[in-house]
Amino acid sequence: MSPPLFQAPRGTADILPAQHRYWGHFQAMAEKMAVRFGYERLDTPIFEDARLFVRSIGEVTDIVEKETYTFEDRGGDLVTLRPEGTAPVCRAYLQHGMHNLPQPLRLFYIGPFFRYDRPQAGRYRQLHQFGIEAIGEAEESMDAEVIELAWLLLEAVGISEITLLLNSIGDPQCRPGYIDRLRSYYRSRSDELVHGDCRRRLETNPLRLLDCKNAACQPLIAEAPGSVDNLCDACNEHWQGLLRHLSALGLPYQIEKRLVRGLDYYTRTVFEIVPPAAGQQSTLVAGGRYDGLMEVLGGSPAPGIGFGMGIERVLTSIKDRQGPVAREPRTKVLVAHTGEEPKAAALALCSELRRGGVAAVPAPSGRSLKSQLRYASAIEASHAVIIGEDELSKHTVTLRDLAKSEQQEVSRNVLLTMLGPTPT
RNA sequence: GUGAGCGUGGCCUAGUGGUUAAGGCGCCAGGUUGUGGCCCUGGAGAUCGGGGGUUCGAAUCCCCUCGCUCACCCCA
Repeated sequence: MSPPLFQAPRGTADILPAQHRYWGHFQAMAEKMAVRFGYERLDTPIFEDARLFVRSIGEVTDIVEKETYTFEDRGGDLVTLRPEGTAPVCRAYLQHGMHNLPQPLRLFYIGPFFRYDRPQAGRYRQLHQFGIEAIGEAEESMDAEVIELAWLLLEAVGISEITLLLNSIGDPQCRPGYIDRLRSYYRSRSDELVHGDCRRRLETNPLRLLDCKNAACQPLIAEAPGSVDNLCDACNEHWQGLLRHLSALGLPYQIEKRLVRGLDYYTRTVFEIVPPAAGQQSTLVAGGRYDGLMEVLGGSPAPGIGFGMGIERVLTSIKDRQGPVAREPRTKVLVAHTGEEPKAAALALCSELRRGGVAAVPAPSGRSLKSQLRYASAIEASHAVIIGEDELSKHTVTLRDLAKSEQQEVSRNVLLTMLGPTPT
């Protein structure tokens, strides 16, 4: 390969046929679980008006400035490849007047998202998420439902020993006070605050102080005030109610004060689900309540809660834990042929089988029958059909069951009924 | 944006200065006349990411560059 070959752009990956065993399995399970909980699918465009994310995420953050794919299109409009699912769903909710639909509205989506990050384990520039949004219900029972859906889906695809991390970051009523308390706590111990990043965070994004990985910061974090201990009455009621609901559902949780969201429209419940062997970027599910978002987007207020589930990370977890998902055995026919006329007949037969609903592939041309049957094994065909001059003149074919190593000569017109799915 | 590690045929790997870069997997073919999966034999396929340098001589040493990976930053 002397001239450099093209390769997939940094941070993207081809999903090869072998991978789709897992993908197909996950997507089917996700959709099934969503439907079971009464959610309906909503797909939004891959790109949006850049201002949607500027508005929802904020202009000053690294996120919008450096970590999105944002560009001017040929007509001069500034567009952004969607980095997350919640804002687009809310945009669609407002655009289509979905507040006129029966509330609460339960929606799910599945598809690609884009983040201009340096790739590392569990972090890609094109990633895929399954997510749900429940809009129009402020009660904590909805928080519990959303969490339960995520939990049951992960269990259903075979990921066990997961941990639910839970926190409440309050609302515009109580959060400012909490942040003040956190700040003054850190200022009171500023001599211990030796970590440069954290000195900066104290000014720019104090909640993130709690999430620092630097060893020097851990003693400070351990004694820092937690937001759940500084909630206003309404938020505390919501919080306590949520804990009761989770217990009633049998969902174990771990209260984690490090769990925060930096943006103002997030309210109250914040949660993540993490796998047992936690690497740095291993969070499988991240979600939370966003009662302030609709207003930020210029609509009338509507409460909402949802989560995004990282499909690549989930699939990594599945593969770490177990072998390949077994493929359903199904009929797949390789049609072998010897000679020119038999080949034409083989092609015709393939067409006939396909139209009858049976997967059929003609053998590669110009190969010995031995080689053709080797090919049949290699592509995991369940049957081989052999057409030669003999069969041609007799209007028959040889049907070989490759698993059983048995074959018989049958008339062409019964072939489809022998192979096809049993009529119900 | 910062830092570290790595880069040999499609995949995995051996080879750390000296004749035509070795092996496994995979791929293709053959093992007698129309028959698979195992096995055997053979074949195709890399100039060792790219460029420059050191040397009589480099995949093996040095520099630059590109790429990959991991971590930091950020985490919607």
